[in-house]
Amino acid sequence: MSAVIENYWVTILKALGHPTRLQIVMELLKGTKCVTDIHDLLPASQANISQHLTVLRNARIVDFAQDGSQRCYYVCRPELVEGVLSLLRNEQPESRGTKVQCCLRKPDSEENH
Amino acid sequence: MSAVIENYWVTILKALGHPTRLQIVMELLKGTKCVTDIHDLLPASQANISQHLTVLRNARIVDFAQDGSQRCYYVCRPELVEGVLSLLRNEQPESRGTKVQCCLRKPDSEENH
DNA sequence: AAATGATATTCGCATAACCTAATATCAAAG
DNA sequence: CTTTGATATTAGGTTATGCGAATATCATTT
Repeated sequence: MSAVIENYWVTILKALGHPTRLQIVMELLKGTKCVTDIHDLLPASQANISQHLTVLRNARIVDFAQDGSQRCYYVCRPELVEGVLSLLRNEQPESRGTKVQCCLRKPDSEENH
Repeated sequence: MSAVIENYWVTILKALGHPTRLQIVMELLKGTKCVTDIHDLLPASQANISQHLTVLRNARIVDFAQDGSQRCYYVCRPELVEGVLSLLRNEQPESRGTKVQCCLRKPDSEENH
């Protein structure tokens, strides 16, 4: 897997890995909104929301359409974002997940470091 | 959506949003590995890999089974991680994503801030 | 051409994340 | 019970991130 592509994945994951940005994206999935709309919905300053939108834009998660003086933001990779969210919805923090038997380390892995 | 759960999602996304940790997880998906195995595969120090494994463990993405003096790490939420990776594989960084028409902001949204 | 509304940018600071070097644990083998 | 191999932890320094305050842009209205 090329490092360029992997870096892009990391950029996406990092962009989604912030409470405010995740909320923005979840709101945008419900429908296109301008910055003021988002500002009305979330407990953050206008400047801060604008900053987070820039991060999301750089990760190519959102894009906007200009409409006079306002910018209508939307999720431009809805399958990706909805997919990730629906996977997350299946996970409970308390659950321990799958238990797995131990690996048997092969004694021939002797590359030195 | 409860803030507790959302914080957990953010923890997961943040944990995956680092190049070394993403690589660790991708290696572990191929099979359970102990720390030395991972160290042999990735260009990072033993201490650093151990630190990243702690982050992944706190996010409940990986767990380990003790086997004598070594710890066999594995992905304990394989459906989640594989799901996310397969969604990411569908995305190219160059693609512009879906274009969307502008929102029409309703003039009645007048809650003050 | 002001004034206004919507949004972006810049600066400065506080905090968090990351990494290396050094050290500590701890189980298995001598 | 000392040594060794495997792993974890701590400390300290560096860089990155997040955020508020102030300011800048830019389109629209007056």
